[in-house]
Amino acid sequence: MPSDPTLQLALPVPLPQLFDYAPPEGHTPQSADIGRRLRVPFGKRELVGIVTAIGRNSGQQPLRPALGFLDPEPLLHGELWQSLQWLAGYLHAPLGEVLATALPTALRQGEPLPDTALYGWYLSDGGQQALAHMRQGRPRQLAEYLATQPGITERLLDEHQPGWRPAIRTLEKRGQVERHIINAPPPATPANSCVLNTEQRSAAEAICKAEGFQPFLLDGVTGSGKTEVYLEAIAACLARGQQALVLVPEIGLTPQMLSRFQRRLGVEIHALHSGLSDGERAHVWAAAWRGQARVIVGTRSSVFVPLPKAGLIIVDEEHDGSYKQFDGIRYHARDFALVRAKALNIPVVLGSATPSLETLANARQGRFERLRLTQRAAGASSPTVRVMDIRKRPLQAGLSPEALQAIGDALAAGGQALVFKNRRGYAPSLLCHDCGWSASCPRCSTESHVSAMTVHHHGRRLQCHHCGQRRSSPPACPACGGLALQPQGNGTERIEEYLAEAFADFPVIRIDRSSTQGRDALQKHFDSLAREPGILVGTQMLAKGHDLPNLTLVVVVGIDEGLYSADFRSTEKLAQLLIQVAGRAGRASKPGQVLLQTHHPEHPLLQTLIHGGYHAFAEAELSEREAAGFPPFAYLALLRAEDKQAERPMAFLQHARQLVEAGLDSPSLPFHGAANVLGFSGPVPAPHPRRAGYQRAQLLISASQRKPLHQALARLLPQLYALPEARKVRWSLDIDPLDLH
DNA sequence: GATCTCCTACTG
DNA sequence: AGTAGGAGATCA
Repeated sequence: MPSDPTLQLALPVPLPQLFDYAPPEGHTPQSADIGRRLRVPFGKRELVGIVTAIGRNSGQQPLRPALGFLDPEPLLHGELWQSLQWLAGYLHAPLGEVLATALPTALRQGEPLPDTALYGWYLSDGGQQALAHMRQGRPRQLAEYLATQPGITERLLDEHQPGWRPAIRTLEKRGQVERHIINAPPPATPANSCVLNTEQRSAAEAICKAEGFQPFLLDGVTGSGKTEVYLEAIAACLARGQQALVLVPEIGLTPQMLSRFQRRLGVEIHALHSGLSDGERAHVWAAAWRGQARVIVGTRSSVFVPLPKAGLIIVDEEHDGSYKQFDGIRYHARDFALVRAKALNIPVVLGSATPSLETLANARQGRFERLRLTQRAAGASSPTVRVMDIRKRPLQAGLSPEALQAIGDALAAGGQALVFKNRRGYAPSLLCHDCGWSASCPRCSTESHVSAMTVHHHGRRLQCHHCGQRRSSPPACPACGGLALQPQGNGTERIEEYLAEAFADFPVIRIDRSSTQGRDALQKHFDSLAREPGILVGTQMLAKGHDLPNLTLVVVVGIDEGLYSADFRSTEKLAQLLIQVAGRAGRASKPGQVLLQTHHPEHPLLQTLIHGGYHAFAEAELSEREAAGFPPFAYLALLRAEDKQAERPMAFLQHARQLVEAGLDSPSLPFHGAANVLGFSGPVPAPHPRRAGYQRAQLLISASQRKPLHQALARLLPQLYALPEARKVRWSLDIDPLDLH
């Protein structure tokens, strides 16, 4: 009996294997099916999978037949298909899960690829004749508009005739309008090239001249005009008829930024961000897939858009932590952008005022070409930085008299002040002054580890920042019944409360995750202040690139926790945060001032940062990382596990460690002496050992070379999946973890 | 005794 | 992940 051809599929399930199906009725599998979506029965449900290969049924058991293809041609092919397969291998994650993460939700769930043709509306002959006798109302008004603008596109109707859709339905039912595909996109009218200074010009020229794969580090101080360089390079890319992909941090994608791109480049800017519906995301993806979307600007997951005419990839604020996904498939969009640029053979620009140490190390080794912007645009000078020793100083809501004085001075001079405190809520904890009881989260605390609940809503509520649990504050101490409950320490809410009272004549606006939810909330906050004197209080949300031309003073409060944090990346993050916040001050003509409150004025991090700037810090930190054997001089993989049964995670990870070690002893290894190259730390209870009732532990595996680490993991993973415990414990593998929490 | 919850096995 | 079947806990 001849063996029947089969289809091998990657399915969106957290299982490491691929699944074989008989082809749908009447279809003969062929290699052109690879990359197509296929609907299949799976257990008792239906799933959408992607064909990965054509096979032959070995004949043992009959395969279930697939239900049918969703697309006439492969959705995934060429470079993106290759790169995604590489990513699954690199992350040691099931291909089906990687593909499910990469595809927009609508397409993953089996929706058809959206129609991205450009449609225009016309009055029909009947409509022309009827126009004169139409009743007054919206349909008539729209018909009159169409008479003057025949063939106007739906996008322009959205812009100029909001709410046009019901009216057009009415006209369509009467046969008075017609819809036709417009072939040529509307003429592009790019603004004149912006005026670039010498540094910007030579950076832009270097990018434009690059042929094939070339990574650049655009290393420009805050306010040096990196965006102008991007725009110049994108314009050149468009002129060659190619597509550009721009990745931005979650918070950086503002309507202002998009309209600036639109004005300068003269083509539609396709934005991808969390505010879009599933349908809108799929539409942008489809437009990119067809090569119609010329400029795509988006957050992390945009790194997965197809780019059939790729010309350039830009990763703005490349050091930003939001490029790394923290659950599910833990990819790093910046790193994957580099992989794609290499596969696409195009230049890629990583921009930052505070580049990550990984990127600096790459630049130092000559793997990335470094382009420097050292001058602030528009003649703005760098802010002066003053370290304020607050030991033994009286503080009001955490603010020293000098800081309050400086805020008063800035307001009196008509400027704005920003108070940065990296702590949300009213106060970090609630303490009973009579007996010492403090509020802790019952789901996240253990005998040896207390997870404090943060005070919110001016003392009325408690919230666990770890698991998100909320409750109202107890009226009296649950331990002693006393009424001496006191919020301890200061969060942004309490600072806001104090400043609003102390500077009652000025607006005080708080910007943090609690006060600023939703797409445009941040911009609305900034708009409400405009250029008037006032105070902004907030967390790291304030650190990122918004232009606040009237901001003259930045006060940094409470960085001391960060100075002595245990995580190897915390000093890097703190340095980046300080430089970025300080960079908010004095952007335009007014000189800026930065006040840094600390109990540790002599701390080497602060001293290096103030006297040598970010790059002096980075050099020092790179030496320390090298000495300590941490990235970028080592490669890490973190295996995490959690379970309600307290002992299971440690036991599972112990088992995993034994499996890796046993593999290293095997004499059949391609790679010799691996035991000396791999290092283990753990398994140990996680820094926050309990979260929402789950006990957590982790095992860190490190290596001085990438290859032996990945070879060891490639051997480990099939064995891990095969462990009976692996089904019981929740576990995940984090390749290149950003922090060890 | 019926319903709910947790645990476990399995998907081609 | 989602689904289903089985064992033990919970309810009136």
